[in-house]
Amino acid sequence: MSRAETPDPPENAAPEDGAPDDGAPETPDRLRRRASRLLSQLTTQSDRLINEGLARVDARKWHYAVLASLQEYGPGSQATLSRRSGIHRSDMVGVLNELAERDLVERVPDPDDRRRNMITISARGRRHLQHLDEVLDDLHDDLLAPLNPAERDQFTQLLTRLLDHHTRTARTARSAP
Amino acid sequence: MSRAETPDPPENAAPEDGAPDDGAPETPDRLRRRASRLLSQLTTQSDRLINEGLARVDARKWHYAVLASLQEYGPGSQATLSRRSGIHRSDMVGVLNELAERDLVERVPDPDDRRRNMITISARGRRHLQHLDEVLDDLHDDLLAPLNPAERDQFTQLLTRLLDHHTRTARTARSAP
DNA sequence: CAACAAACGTTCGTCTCACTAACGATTTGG
DNA sequence: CCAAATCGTTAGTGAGACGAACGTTTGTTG
Repeated sequence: MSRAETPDPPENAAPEDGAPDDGAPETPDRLRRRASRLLSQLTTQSDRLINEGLARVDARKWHYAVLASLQEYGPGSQATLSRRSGIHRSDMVGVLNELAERDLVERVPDPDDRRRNMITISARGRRHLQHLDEVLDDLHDDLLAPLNPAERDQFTQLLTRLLDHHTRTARTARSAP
Repeated sequence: MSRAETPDPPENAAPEDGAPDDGAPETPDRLRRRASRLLSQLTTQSDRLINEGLARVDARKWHYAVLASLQEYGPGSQATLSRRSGIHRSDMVGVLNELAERDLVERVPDPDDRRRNMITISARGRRHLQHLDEVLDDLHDDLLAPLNPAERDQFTQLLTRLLDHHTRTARTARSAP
């Protein structure tokens, strides 16, 4: 095999046989630099952190999303909540089951439109939401620990801009054709 | 708690019946602001973008990770590649099957340690990796489209700092106890 | 008014991702 | 020499995001 093309023998010097690579995982730069990879890796960590934190108070991300939507915009049908919270409507069923089990929301058939269920947040739900807000504040403090307040703002703003851009282009791409 | 039991009737005025919420999904602020949510939503978009782009050239994220590791640090066992690329060793099997099917890597038993397979990148694999790099450059251009070069640097640097922090604390948390 | 289209809640299934558990084979260290 | 660790592999779990299809109900239109 005359390695005519790209004749790079790995210049980063593979650890050969002696001492392989204990301790320092040595991830290639091109990998580490990719924003997509950074995003998914960090999101994995973030999700783990948030999920574990919420599990300690018998909650999930979705619970917070739904309760917050209810608190801010008032009661709504499951489809409405689905749109507001970004939870797929086929997953909303289970979430509302869990919330109803815990008496955090009430689900009653809408008399005006018998296809719908009207979902209402309960007093207990409001208290729980308040608690979740505190828990999430703490968790985000851990999540963003290495950043000072200004950097945290920068970070969330950059994230917001990127997300807005992509949700818009995704929306127009799927409704137009 | 001075405000007895948060008896807030939704002040944001739910759209009631007239015009529900067409067009503008109206996600509550507390939800939209949470960095964890921004991260997971953006990662969903990012993953979709990258996966679709790579699928067009018959590739996956993992392919790139493994090929890049091989190119930069030379051949290695599956376990070594697993540590370098961050792919779980039980998932590495399938990835290497796919790469070997496409003749992008060679997998031969290591005579010095008959537990291991030595994985080597092929000439075809090097060409493919080069192509993938271009494809990924373009895809990241889409991903980071709303940001100017300086902001892109800021963004990846913030991500890197956060990820480093959490991978370190995670590593020490699991090896120490 | 009849007929068709759309929305709603629900169930089921798919795909990806990260990860755990266990196995047989092999190598290493005390 | 024997126990412990490593390696590759298979199988399975639990999120998360999503699509397809259903029966029910509402709306729209000819």
